[in-house]
Amino acid sequence: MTRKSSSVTIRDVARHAAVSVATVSRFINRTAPVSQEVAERIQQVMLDLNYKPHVAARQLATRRTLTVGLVIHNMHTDFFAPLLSGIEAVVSENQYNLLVATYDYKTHHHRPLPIGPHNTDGLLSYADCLNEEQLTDLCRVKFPVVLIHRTAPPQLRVPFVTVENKAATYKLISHLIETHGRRSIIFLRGPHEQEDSRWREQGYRDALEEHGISFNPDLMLCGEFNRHGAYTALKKFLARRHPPFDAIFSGDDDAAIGVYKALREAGLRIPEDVSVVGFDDARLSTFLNPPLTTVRAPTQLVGQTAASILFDLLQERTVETCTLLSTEIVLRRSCGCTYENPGEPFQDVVR
Amino acid sequence: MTRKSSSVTIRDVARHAAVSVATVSRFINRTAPVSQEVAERIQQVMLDLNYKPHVAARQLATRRTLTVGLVIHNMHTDFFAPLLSGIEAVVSENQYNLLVATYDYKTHHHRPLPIGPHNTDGLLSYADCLNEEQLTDLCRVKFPVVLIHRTAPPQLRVPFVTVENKAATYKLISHLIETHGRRSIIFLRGPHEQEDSRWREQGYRDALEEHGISFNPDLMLCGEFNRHGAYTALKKFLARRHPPFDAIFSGDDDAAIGVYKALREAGLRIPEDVSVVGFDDARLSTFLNPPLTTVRAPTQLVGQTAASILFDLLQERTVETCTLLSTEIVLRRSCGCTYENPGEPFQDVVR
DNA sequence: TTGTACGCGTTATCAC
DNA sequence: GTGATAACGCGTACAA
Repeated sequence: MTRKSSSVTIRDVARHAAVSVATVSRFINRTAPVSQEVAERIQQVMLDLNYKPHVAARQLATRRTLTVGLVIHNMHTDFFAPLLSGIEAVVSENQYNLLVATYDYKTHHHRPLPIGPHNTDGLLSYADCLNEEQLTDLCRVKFPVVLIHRTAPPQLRVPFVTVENKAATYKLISHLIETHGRRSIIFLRGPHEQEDSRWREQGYRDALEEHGISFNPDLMLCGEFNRHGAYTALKKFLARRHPPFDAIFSGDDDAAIGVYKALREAGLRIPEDVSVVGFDDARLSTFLNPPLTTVRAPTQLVGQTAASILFDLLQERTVETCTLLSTEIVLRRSCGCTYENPGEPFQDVVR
Repeated sequence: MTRKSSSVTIRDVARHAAVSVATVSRFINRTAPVSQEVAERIQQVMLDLNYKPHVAARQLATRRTLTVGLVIHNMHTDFFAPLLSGIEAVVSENQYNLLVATYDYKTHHHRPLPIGPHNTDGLLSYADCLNEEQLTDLCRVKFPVVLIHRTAPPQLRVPFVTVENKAATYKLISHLIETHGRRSIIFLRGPHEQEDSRWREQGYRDALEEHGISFNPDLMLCGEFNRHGAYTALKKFLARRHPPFDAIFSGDDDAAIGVYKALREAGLRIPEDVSVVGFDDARLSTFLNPPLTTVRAPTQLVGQTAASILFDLLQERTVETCTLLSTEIVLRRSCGCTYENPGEPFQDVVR
């Protein structure tokens, strides 16, 4: 077969340098010593010919792609940028490539994974993008995976990185109760598949119980962890016969935006009539009016950590299976707290 | 050489289906008709063996990666998420993979491009990540590139997608002058390498001139298109002997955040003492206090469009070299305009 | 419609 | 240190 090959190959380099391809390969990969003289000749020829090793050929021969992947639900959320930023930093530091794709087994269920052993050496998977079966399959072929914002199925032992949800929520709700005297606190939960939501619910329930407040299922709504879902859920709640309430834990910061809107439309003031608190400390939370009291989650660090663990896995180092990054409460105005300088949104009170 | 090969190959499929590898390949790629009966047999065997074509081998044989790349300065900006979201949608629709990398020729100058002909079929490049030399090199090897938020060097004819900066800025500044009577307007420009900044400056200058206001270089500061740069620049300005001013065009929305902070610290009220306007209409701009008057840039659409053009290029269709997406002014409170319902941040006045 | 055989560019094994 | 060459898995020209 005669194919036109515009590109210069290792063979060309070998010929011009008057050595064998094996020697050139050894020089390139530093996989065996090469005489000083030959090394210089090869180096020069590579420059002259502007030789670039062919990635695919290399992959075929070595069975390594030097690429890792990230699978995530969607990229609309404010969450995504800091997460990806943390991941990318580690990936490029390791001279690897990063493939990203949106995927959700619930909506893409019949489509194969866009990222996997066929095109990467390892995978970062956010929350519940992959189901247990898919994870099991990947584990079976010993494909390195690190989970983000979810724990691993117990039988699998795949490492995961997530943030402390329960204790922070407990503190947040306790603050509402103890400092601001709130006792009827709505919880806008996220999707039930998402672990964060379940942990936050647990923290919420624990705080209530600890303070002798009985859990009222009528105060639990589904906010879907986004502004539109939260708005809709709260609107409906307000429109029907509902129990009285004096605070809202919106589930996350994006949902808080919808909460603000619904409350305003109902003529309720924040925080005078209703305290509002969120979770994440997204970039915009400081700028909401009033500034949002929330929990600061180290999202960029989550990305960094997960990626680092993935590279440990790739180098077959032992890794921590469970990484729980700590969170802290950020008190702003929306819970009822006051600033010394109310005009200054950058000045947070962190606990 | 004997290599262990745990994976099942096209040869295995061929053997089990009692056909040749060529037939299997033809069936997989629909590159030539295959008899019904054989097709079913192959299909079944592929399922049984759980056969997955080896991507690298395929790439080596076809010289195509089925992957496109995105190169961008950094991922910290609010800009990034909608842009990437738009790109990813088109990429996955085309069954392609997406490689992302941060790169800037100014800081990475000696490093080779992380993304290029060696690992992708085409490239999206944001603003001035690549310099003219790099672009020229890519063009020489006929590598498909689409530029985002910058125009192409005239001799190159590489397609680009950007937004209308000048006319929108002109309208914005004119609005400040005509409606709010502002005449001493600070312009916080971005990096000079970035074209957006230069176009916005042009719109700013034109508006002044059109309204008989002479350009005052002392009112032009460098805000770097981010909150910290803007804050610092404005702080310095306020600290020194400076001409009076009654409005600030912050260059972009992120910079407006720094402007708000600096003005507050100086005891200046927005918009009573100083009108502030931005550019981009980032997600958080509605929620600033007061809500920010700005220019809405269709960032997600920019991403979509650029990616679509790249795929047109890949399919060797003719493409529009120059795509300029239209922008519109969003009047909120920070310029001095008033809402009918001031409590409602979702309700924008768009022109 | 199907099969044979070679080439894609590299790495790695073996012999020297 | 170095060279020859067999894999790696797939696509495809050519023959049948």
